[in-house]
Amino acid sequence: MAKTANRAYSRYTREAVELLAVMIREARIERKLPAKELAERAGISRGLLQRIEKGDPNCSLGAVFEVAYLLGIRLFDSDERALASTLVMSKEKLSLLPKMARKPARGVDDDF
Amino acid sequence: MAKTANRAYSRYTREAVELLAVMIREARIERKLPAKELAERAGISRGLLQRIEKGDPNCSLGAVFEVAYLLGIRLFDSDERALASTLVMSKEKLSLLPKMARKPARGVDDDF
DNA sequence: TTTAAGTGCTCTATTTATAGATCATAATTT
DNA sequence: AAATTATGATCTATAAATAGAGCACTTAAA
Repeated sequence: MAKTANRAYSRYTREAVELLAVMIREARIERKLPAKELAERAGISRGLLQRIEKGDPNCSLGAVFEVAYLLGIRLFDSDERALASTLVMSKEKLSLLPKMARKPARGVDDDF
Repeated sequence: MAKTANRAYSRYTREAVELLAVMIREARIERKLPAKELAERAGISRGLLQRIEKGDPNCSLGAVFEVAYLLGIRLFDSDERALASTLVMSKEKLSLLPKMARKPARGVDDDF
């Protein structure tokens, strides 16, 4: 009852994942950092780093983000302070929204 | 011999993952899209979507990116055409770099 | 206020990701 | 050209992720 199997990703997703992979490999090579060493710093195996740099979408988000971070790649705010406050603001905004997503019966505002 | 275990993420990574999670939940609620429906569209289970919106770093990169994409969240270029060309350029740049990361013997250019 | 839908949790079976080791090959340095 | 390091690939055991279902509770619509 698991059948995770072959997922169908959108083209955007596929390219975004691959771009991130290429950016990572680029940054690593530019910094002359051997895969083995980067993997150790990130707390992952060399094999996993290899998959990440290959653009495997089945790698864990945390591992990929951590590797990117160690190489100086910032997906959101470039400094931690800014990211922290952005996060706080987003949480506040979220708290103001309704807690459930319910479609108003039928008729209007539906995304066909 | 797997012992994947508890990884230690940097603060930046933790916050980046959580921010993405909040952005996703925000976008979903704003669009009045029930979790069940979004999960179906993304080809994942409702349980996984729940973990994604909770900021679990152990979710697969592809699943998270796909959900974000479906909600209109673009981590890189906003339109697919731009992303595609960015990807091509990045690949070209990568092809010009040395293929291995080797540290020049000893002495200079080391990132301590 | 009633009612139905959405959500959050938990549990289990199963698939899949990951670590770790090894080996052959390729790419740099010297 | 020789030496050495980095990489890519493969294999195995194990841990972890995921699907799917069920259930109580909450929320918002009517």
